[in-house]
Amino acid sequence: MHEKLRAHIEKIVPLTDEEFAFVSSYFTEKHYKKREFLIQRGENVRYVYFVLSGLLMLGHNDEAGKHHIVSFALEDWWETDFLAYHTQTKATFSLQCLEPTHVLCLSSENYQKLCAGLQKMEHFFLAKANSGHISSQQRILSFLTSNATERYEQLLRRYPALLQRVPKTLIASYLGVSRETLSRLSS
Amino acid sequence: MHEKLRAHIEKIVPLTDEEFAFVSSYFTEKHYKKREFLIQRGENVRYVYFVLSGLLMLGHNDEAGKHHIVSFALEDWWETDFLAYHTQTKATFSLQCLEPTHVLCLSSENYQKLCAGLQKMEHFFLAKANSGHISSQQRILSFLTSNATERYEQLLRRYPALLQRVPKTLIASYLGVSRETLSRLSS
DNA sequence: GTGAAGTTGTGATGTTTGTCACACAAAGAA
DNA sequence: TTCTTTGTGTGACAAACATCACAACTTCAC
Repeated sequence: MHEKLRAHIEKIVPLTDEEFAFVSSYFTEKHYKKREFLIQRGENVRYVYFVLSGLLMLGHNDEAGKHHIVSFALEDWWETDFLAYHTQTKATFSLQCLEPTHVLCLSSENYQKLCAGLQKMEHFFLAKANSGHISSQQRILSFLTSNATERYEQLLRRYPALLQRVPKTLIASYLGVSRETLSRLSS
Repeated sequence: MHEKLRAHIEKIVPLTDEEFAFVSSYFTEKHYKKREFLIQRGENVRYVYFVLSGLLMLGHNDEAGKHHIVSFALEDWWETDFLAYHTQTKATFSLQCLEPTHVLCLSSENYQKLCAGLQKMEHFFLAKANSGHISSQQRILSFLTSNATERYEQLLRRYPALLQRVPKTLIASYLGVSRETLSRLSS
């Protein structure tokens, strides 16, 4: 069951069959349809989601009604509103499906129990949190150093498949430019 | 010794005297002068630094020779080039003193040993990594949703003391605008 | 104290990007 | 099918911001 999760975890820490059975018991499985919300602003955030297949976007609506995308979540990604999840506060982000999506759900109580019960998993989540922090810093750097064209090229290089999977309007929301400007980027 | 570090860790996990002595033994202490570099681009990154007093900036120089500031590190902050530190690669960021700065240094070998030897510390670093990830996402969001004036106001609200301590040129490098534009921001 | 380096403000001007408007094509529902 | 929604490109114009140039002031090393 969920060999994909096991392979993903074992990239960082090896697990025995018993250990993986223990880990696995904390997760629940769920399917979402295109456009369905996993998290909506203002709600409690019970779960962090591991994406088995499909595609999610983590976004935020500003006062002017514009939607901004903080992150896309592809296969093998962990995604949630981390602030709300870890501090038991209401969501400020939304998490929505761009495709039919198959996820594993881990509640914050189970996250605590899993970390306390198996140090390997705390180690695993530490590695994940560190790499999440690092990627966010890279994205900050790209806002500081690059214009719209360069940020678009960086996105293309890093996730070439994404362009075939999401409308350009959403790519623009992720890059921080208007869809018209994105449509006019030459290169 | 280093009661400041102890108080900082104990905001998240309580420690016995023996445990803190154990933790403490992994750190070395160092003083840096204003303008000195703790990390320079291209070098190996041996340490993560805990700031006891003073002020650091984590930055990056682009091809055009411009300097961009990813983060300021005040008292009680942990800072390093996390990518280079965790993956044993060469630094792409620089870390430099803006004031005379007193730090505790933790090598990556000692970081591993500390986490392996005391689960509380792995738990502590997990909490820190999560909050680092969360703040970086907030900063990404502010680039997506806010213009220069708004980002400046957010910085003022969050770190009001910073303006008295760093030249505006550096504030501009952090906000991602030219120093002239910053100087003209009305509010 | 003196010169050099760093800091800050401001005008003039050009570039990048956003906004509004419109047209048209593609995809999905009844 | 037909209708509606969604996605995309492009022109015209306005706003935000960068760049260059210059002046004045402060800080600091010698």
